[in-house]
Amino acid sequence: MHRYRSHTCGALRAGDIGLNVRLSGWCHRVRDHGGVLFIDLRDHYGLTQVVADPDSPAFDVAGTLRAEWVVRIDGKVRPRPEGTENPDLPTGAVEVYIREIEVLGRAAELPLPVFGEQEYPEETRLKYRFLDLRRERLHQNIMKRGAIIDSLRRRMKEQGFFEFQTPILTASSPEGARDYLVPSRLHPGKFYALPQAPQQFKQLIMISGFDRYFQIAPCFRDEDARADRSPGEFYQLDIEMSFVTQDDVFAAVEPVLRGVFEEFSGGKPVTKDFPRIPYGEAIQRYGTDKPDLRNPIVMQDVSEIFRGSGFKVFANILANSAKAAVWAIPAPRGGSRAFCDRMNSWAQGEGQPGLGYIFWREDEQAWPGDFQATLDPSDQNQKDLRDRVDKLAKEGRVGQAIRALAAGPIANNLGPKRTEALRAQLGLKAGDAVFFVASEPATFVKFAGAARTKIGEELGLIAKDRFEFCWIVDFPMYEWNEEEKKIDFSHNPFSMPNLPPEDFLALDPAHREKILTLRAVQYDIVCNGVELSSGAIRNHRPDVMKKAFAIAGYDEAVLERKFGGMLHALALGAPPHGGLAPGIDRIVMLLCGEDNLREVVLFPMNQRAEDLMMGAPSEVTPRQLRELHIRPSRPEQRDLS
RNA sequence: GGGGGCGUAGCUCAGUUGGUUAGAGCGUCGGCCUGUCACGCCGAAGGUCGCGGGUUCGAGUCCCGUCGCUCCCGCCA
Repeated sequence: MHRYRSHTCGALRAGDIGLNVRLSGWCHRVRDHGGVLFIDLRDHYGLTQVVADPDSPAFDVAGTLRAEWVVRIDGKVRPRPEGTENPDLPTGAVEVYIREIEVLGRAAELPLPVFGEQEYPEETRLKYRFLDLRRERLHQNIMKRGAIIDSLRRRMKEQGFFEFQTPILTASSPEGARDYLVPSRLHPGKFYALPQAPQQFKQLIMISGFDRYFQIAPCFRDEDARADRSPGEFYQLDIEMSFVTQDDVFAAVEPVLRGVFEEFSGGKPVTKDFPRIPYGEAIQRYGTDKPDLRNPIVMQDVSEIFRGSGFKVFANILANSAKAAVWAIPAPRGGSRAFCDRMNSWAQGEGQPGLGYIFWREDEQAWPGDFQATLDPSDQNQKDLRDRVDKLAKEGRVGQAIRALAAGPIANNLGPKRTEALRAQLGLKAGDAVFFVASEPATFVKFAGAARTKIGEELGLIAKDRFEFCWIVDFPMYEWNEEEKKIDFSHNPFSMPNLPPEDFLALDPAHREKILTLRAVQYDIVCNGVELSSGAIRNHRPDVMKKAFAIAGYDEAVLERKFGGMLHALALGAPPHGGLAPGIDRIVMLLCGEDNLREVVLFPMNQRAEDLMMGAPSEVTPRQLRELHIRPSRPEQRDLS
């Protein structure tokens, strides 16, 4: 018999009854009834109940076992007595009667119990990550992560992609995030950098003629964490393809993501054809470039209804700035004073002056003729309203009907005609509400998007239990940097402008208005409001590249110094190419139903980029520092006396 | 770097208007218990109420500062 086990703890079934077996595992739970003692023995594969009673030679030893001790037990598989089977356990029909116990590893009192679902502080969980990882949920998440990565690899290979490895020690890149630096021993004063992404390498792989690249690529960025952004390091499914248009990239990647989501979503529906939403439209409709399409709320520009209206606050805003607009955020079923006031308070908590609203309540009063005249028999949105009026009339409630009575100070000042036009445009009905934001959109878009999300959540409009994908396309190439009064790259400087090269080369860098309307062939994948990926068709022409950087204020010498290697490569026969890089951690997070990356990463760092288990970052010896030609200069302690 | 929330037993949390000796459940330890599987019953240990200062006859409770955790902003394609 094997030194440690003949079976795993998830293996035994009724068919194994009578076998002499050997199991090894952790004491998950001990239930001591005095005369009979049950231990749930756990390993990676499952749980098996092992039993000892006073007739067992191991009874005394069994009584000394404690939670999470690692033991080997020998014994005979026997059926559980009738009525005591556990249908929740795959091994629940049987148990092992213990003949012998060997303690393989004792455990001191646990700082974090493995058994049970109790919440534990993040700090404890991270410090004792190996205990946390024994727990069912994390253990399963990590296994699922592995299965997802297997599936991604398989699907990529099936599409003709080949996996490459790129350097971990590379050069600091001037754009993008803060680099992690590694001092060079051989070159005093010089540093390697860990790659923020293998961006330049994957482009060079295309230029090297390999055609279809992918990698489960570690990426390192020294930026502050968020719940959906690990500090320090994370993984991307990095992809690049040669001789492709945007459509080709979408056609290659969409089935991979849809397939892997369908495989691991647990039956939740996944978008069949990812809609393509231009960046500008996403901002206007959803207030963000990563919209959660499970939320049905779509914002609309209703400036024309307010322009010159009796609601002077908005009318004046519109009159005072040509850029100003009024956007409406519809709130189906939000038509109550209580809800609208709650949203208003929320907005104030967000630092806004408030959140204007109109809501339409149902009111059993005489039907005013002038209002009735505004109803449109062909408007499907008004159908239920008309039906209710008809029904009341048939019930003989003469002179009574339900009307939608617009309420709130905005409606009073706006007047019935404009209010009704608004209701019609937004397709709202009695019992609904609408909220407004008014100013120059650039200043309120972010808040409007947050309000849309908040309203959707509060009203239960968000269809959980599904995965709603979309592509966001046509990102702006440049943006205006107000602080430095200059034009900046909006995203990746390597993206191809969405303009014929000749037209782009002919651009006048001083023509700011024109340049700020330029789009790049750049795209994101968004799922349920989470940005999964960013990508682009790359700029493979040195002349266009030089021009693109010139517009952003980099002269050729700077470009040469920063991206010289890349530029030379492009000048020696570069194929048109493009790709993207979906975030693996975020994909796994969505598929595990978690809302924090730390729940799907084996050994994550905390928010301050510390590994509490390994004690990273740590001090190093003076000798190590000397070899690296490094002398720390710590910030001086502030004297608070 | 900035803002919000939180900080009471190992864990989750309660703690009244500022008032006697700070509680419960879970966990741990001990005892009892022959069919449990969140076993049950009895008992015990376990507290600088994050830390420092202030107000007060009296502070877990009020005020100020500070530290830690967390979420967000900045930052991050």
